[in-house]
This record gives sequence, structure tokens and C-alpha cells, in this order.
Amino acid sequence: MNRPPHSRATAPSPTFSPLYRQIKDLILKSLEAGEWQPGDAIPSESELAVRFNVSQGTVRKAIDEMAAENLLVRRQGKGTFVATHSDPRSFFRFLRLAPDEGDLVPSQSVPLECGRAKAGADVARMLGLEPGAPIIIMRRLLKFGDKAVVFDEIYLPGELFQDLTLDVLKQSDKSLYDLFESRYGVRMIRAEERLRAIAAEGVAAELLSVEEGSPLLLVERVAFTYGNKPVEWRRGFYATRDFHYFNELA
Amino acid sequence: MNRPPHSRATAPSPTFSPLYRQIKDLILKSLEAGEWQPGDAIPSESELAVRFNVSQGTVRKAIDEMAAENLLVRRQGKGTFVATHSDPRSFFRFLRLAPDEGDLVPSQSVPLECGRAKAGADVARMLGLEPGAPIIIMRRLLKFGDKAVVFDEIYLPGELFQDLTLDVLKQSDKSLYDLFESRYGVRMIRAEERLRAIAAEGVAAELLSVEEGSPLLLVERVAFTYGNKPVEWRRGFYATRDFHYFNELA
DNA sequence: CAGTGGTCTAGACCACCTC
DNA sequence: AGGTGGTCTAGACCACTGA
Repeated sequence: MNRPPHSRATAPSPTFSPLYRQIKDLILKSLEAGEWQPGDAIPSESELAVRFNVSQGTVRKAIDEMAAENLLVRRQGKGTFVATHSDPRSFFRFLRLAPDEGDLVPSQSVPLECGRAKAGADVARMLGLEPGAPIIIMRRLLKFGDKAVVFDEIYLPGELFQDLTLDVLKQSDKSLYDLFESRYGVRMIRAEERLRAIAAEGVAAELLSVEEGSPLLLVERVAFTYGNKPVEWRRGFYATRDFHYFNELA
Repeated sequence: MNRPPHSRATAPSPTFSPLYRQIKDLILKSLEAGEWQPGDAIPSESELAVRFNVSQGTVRKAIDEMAAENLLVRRQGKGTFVATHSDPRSFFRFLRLAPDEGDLVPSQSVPLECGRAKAGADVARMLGLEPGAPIIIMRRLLKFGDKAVVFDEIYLPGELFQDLTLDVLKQSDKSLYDLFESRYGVRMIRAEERLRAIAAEGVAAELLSVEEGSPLLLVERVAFTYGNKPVEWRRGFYATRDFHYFNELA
């Protein structure tokens, strides 16, 4: 890191970026490059301060932001760790589903299909691919107890998930994002969801055991990995008779 | 503020709270007491540091947290301000609605009814009132251009909104929360929403110009003011043919 | 006990806004 | 020029963890 005081363009402000943000970018690069794996501890603040030749407080501020973004997890007395989807506490970060009454029964993911195809115009646009690029289409059911509550259609770029098959999914007892992270090195860090109410039809109605034409909650999701790169598009059909989508506005 | 180093119970940790959090609580108290009004600047960091007899860095950390919670707004070179719902940028913080295509047309709130009643069991539970306590029931339509997109039924504790009538609503050109804040001194700071898909019926179907039985997005909201006190319960019926509910999972 | 993150301080300087 | 928040540093001490 250049000092004093910190590197910037000649003009007073256009490309100015504070030191701690430059440090943050460096740490981000290391995460992206896999220098530390999900679940691993990263070097201590003082080590990083030496490595980057800045004060500990500056490293601290960089890590603070990354912890706020759920990229890192601080644990006092132990260290700072790379966040991982294998942590059960992070499970409902991407599944805003809660039962109307009672506590949460453990959920079970039932894979139905998983095949390869070429991207149509819509999927290509959502995933930032060329139309015709190889993709994976996967369907699955989410059950709580013996009730099917969510039917998902999931679209993935074929290139990133080379050997993903129905068998792989059936064999895995992990959450989907945990599998993506541990097996394919693709870490989901952010997602955008768009919700609508639609009328149930066809397969979705059947699998969720609701009448044709009855209302379903449609949740369309684009999930992003590092660098805001979209790597999953998903249409989820939620049967909201006994469950609801929970959201907190802060 | 007691020092050194900071006040705490005799035991090593049970009630321990860092200094900056105690400062935060003090600032919160002042906000709650109305010492500074929404939109006003609060004293500078250095002034507060002197007042509370702590370093500026400690005040800074307290304010940081409150800014992250949207209670305060920092503006470099100008000061720190009490957040206000009259700020147009904060309008969509509590309305996660976006058009499927195109830019956002300005919205218009059309009040339909506003009357007083006694709380039933459900409203009483949601608002933390005694059953039978006075409440206000209000209905309104939200239009984008000439399309009615949301029909809201809103329940408020009667005690906090003494003179609220249909006339008051019709006269106001502010957003609802802006009105609550400026006229009744009730500031909404947080809300929880529960979403379901339901079949349209009765008034809602009619007002939103959709067929009976067609799917609508039902958004139930409880909004809270300082101290996590619930002060609004709301059922919103969203017609999601050309609009959707947008949510970001971070 | 040593090592980690967490808190607090004091002081310097920068960036931005207003007068 | 003078005030505000924003960044950066250096150092001290606290709280928590695990050997």
C-alpha cells in the first residue's frame, strides 16, 4: 500500500477511495481467489495490518464493512472467519419462509429433475449469458414435514457447475448453496427477489397439492456471487396456505 | 458518564454494555423525547463528546450504529440530522413496490374511509392493546398513474392519533408516515411484513379492477416506533399484474 | 498464559459545505 | 476561514477463547 497518505488520482476527488476501502478490495480479491476457504479463519487484524502496511484500525474498518455484508464473521477471542453457507444459522438468510403458527419444522429438499439445455432469451438476460449458452435446469420441491410448500425451477450457467446431475443432488444432504459453495466453489453472497401473486397451473399446482387457479406466491430470484456476477435464476412457487414470506423493513 | 473506565455491574459481564452503546441510548432518549425534531441537525460530534464526557470516537461509533439503522443521517461538511419521512428518498423504504417495466410513475394516495372503532381480538394483539380499546380504521387506494395497484386497510391505536379524520387525510399531500410524524409526533422506524397469495374478493377485487378469485398479493405489516412499540397494523392488497414486490437479500 | 477481537482515547489531517 | 463529518494512526486496556 502506497503511503503517505494514500494513493489517489491527481484530481482532488473523482476516483478517490479511502485506504480502508482499498484494503477491503484486497481482502475481497483474496476471498475471490480462494486464498482462504469458507469456514477458515483469515489472518488476524494485526497480521493483516503488517501485510498491508496500515494501522490495525484501518484493517478493522475494512473487516467491519465485510462483516456487515455477511462476507466475514467475527468471533471474539477466536478470529475472523470466511462466512459459509454450511453454517446452519445462515440458512434462512436466503429463505424468507415461516410457518403461520408454531415453530419451524425441519425442511427437506426433494430434487425432481436436473438437465442441460441452451439458454433462451430470458434466462440469458438474467444470467448475463449469450442466448444459446449451456445452462442447467433443475426442479425441486421443498417440504416441511410432509407438506410440499415450495416448488422451485432453478437455472444455472452450465459452465460453472460441470458435473451437476440429479444424482449429485440426491446424494447431497447439504443445502443447495452449501453444495454450490463446497463442490463448485461458487459462493452466493447476495440476491434480488421479485414477488407476485399468480394462479396455480400445471405441474406446480399438482406438486403443491392445490387447485388449478388457486393463488400462489411467485418468487423470482437472481442470486449473485463476488463482483455482482449473476449465477442463479430461480422461480419459486410458494403455497402460502400455512406459511408466509417474512420480510423485515429496517 | 461515569469513568474510568465505564460503569458496569459488579460481575464481570452479565449486564456489561460498552460506552458507545450507553451513549447511543442517551441519544435515543433525546430523540424519543423530541429534543431534536425530524429533519433537524443534532449537535456536532465534538459537542456531544463534551456533553457526555467521552472522546469523539466514542460518540462517532454510537452515531454510526444509529445511521445504519436509519435513525440519523450523516452529511459530510454539514452535520448529522434526524431522519425524516419527509425526505423523498426514504419513501420506498417502506413500500417495496416496483413496476415490471419502465420507470416509476409518481404515486398517489387516495383516502377512502377513516373511522373509529373498538379493537377486536386480532387488532388488539397486533398493536399490544386491550381488546375494546379505541382504534382508527382507515382504507385507502394507492394509484400509479390512473391504475389502482394497492388497497390498504390500516389499523391505528386511537389514542395516538386523536384528530385523524378522512378530511385530514384528504387535505394532506404528504405520505402517510410523513403525516404521522409531522402531525402526531409518531415516527415509524421499523416494520415487519408477512406476504401471502390470496384470492381477490369483495371490495378489494372491485377497487383494484380485478376478477373475483384472481390472485392478489396480501401484505400484512406491523410498524414500530421507538422502543419497538407497535403502532400500526396494515393489510395491503397488491395487484401484481404490472407491478411486483421487490426485496433484496443481503 | 498468549492470542484474538472489542473498546476507548488523543491527535493529526483530509474532504466538504457555508459564509 | 472556520465548522462539519471522514479517515488514519498509535497506544492502552478489556473481554473472550483455548491450550
